[in-house]
Amino acid sequence: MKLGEGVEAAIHCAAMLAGVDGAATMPGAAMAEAFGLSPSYLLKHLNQLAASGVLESVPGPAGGYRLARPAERITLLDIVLAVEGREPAFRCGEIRQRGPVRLDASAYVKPCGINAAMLKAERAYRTALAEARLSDIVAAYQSDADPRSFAANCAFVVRHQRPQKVQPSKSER
Amino acid sequence: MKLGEGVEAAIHCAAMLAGVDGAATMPGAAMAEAFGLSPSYLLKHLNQLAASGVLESVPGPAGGYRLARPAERITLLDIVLAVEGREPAFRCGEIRQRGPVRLDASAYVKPCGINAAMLKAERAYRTALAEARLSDIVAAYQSDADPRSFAANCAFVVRHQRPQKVQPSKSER
DNA sequence: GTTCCGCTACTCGGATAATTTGTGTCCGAGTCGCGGGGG
DNA sequence: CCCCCGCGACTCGGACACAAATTATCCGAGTAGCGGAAC
Repeated sequence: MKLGEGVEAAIHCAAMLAGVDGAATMPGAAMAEAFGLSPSYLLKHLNQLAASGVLESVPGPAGGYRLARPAERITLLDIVLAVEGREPAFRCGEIRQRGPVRLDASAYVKPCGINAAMLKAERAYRTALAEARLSDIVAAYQSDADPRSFAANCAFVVRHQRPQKVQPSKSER
Repeated sequence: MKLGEGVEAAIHCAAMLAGVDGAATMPGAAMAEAFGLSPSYLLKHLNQLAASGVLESVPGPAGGYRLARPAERITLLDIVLAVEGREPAFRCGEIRQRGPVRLDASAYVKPCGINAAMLKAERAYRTALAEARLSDIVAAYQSDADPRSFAANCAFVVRHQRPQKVQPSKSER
């Protein structure tokens, strides 16, 4: 019951990427510098996000990362699942039928009630995460946080984002 | 985002202990045998449950484990927290203020919005777990599962439980 | 026959290794931008 | 002066070590029950 440290970095990076304009990209090294993390390691997590379709990666000197879809359609659940894996946290090993008393297989057709209860709780967790859109996070940050912090972050984004010269039509991708 | 394997064993053991009568106890070795687990390792988790006040342990030849309070007052959350630890799964490392731009500390008085969202989701998770009482699990098992499985489990409990000769008054403990 | 004592066996409890997962780092493939040369 | 080509540098991507946590195991402390001896 412990989330990896990379989840926090991934969410912060996604929130920062929500501030770049249109098709512009931001290098992973810049975000690593912004949060004081190892660039090589952050790439690993950003890569996971790209593999899950949350981010898009552009190679080359003007390359970097960008959101694959509008921030309104990205939830915290997407990010957490991309980094931590899609499988449920609780895995039922069916230890109830591992004992020395080997009952017939027909006695275990019903699913394990413990597994059902744990999965139900996890479903509540994921639902709460799915209700938190990335745009909400950014909006709350903009309204609640200190104006200096927000301005500094915006300046950092403007300073490091790389506009894309060629813009392939978005609907074609 | 992955729960330890011992959580499943702990819940199954607690459900089994719910079937023992009154002050009687059940050795950890018997439960390990029932689920095909390492006795020495299961003891570790049962010990964690005892340290958290979910179980009581009795040493000696007629010793073993027993529920510390009625099954109606034990929730899955108690068990999960005892085994996995009480700290939240998501730990905010405050990486937002780790970058090279050192703003004044007064700019970070407001809590991190990302942390708040993650903690809110985890609160939903724990609430769902807290609503699942151990007695509910047992009742669902008794009514839904195959009668043969339930009978086998009851027989196992009766076979391995060790009644306590001397019964210290419950209110005194 | 009854009582006391010592012993054995069984229990939990904590300290100690092995393995898997997560963390951190490194080097290679690919691609765009820039500079030089030619037309 | 304009266009084409080659080079360099910067990016992501995957393969490779290191550390920590989880998993698994062993041995020791403690206690109830039982058998034997003394009274």
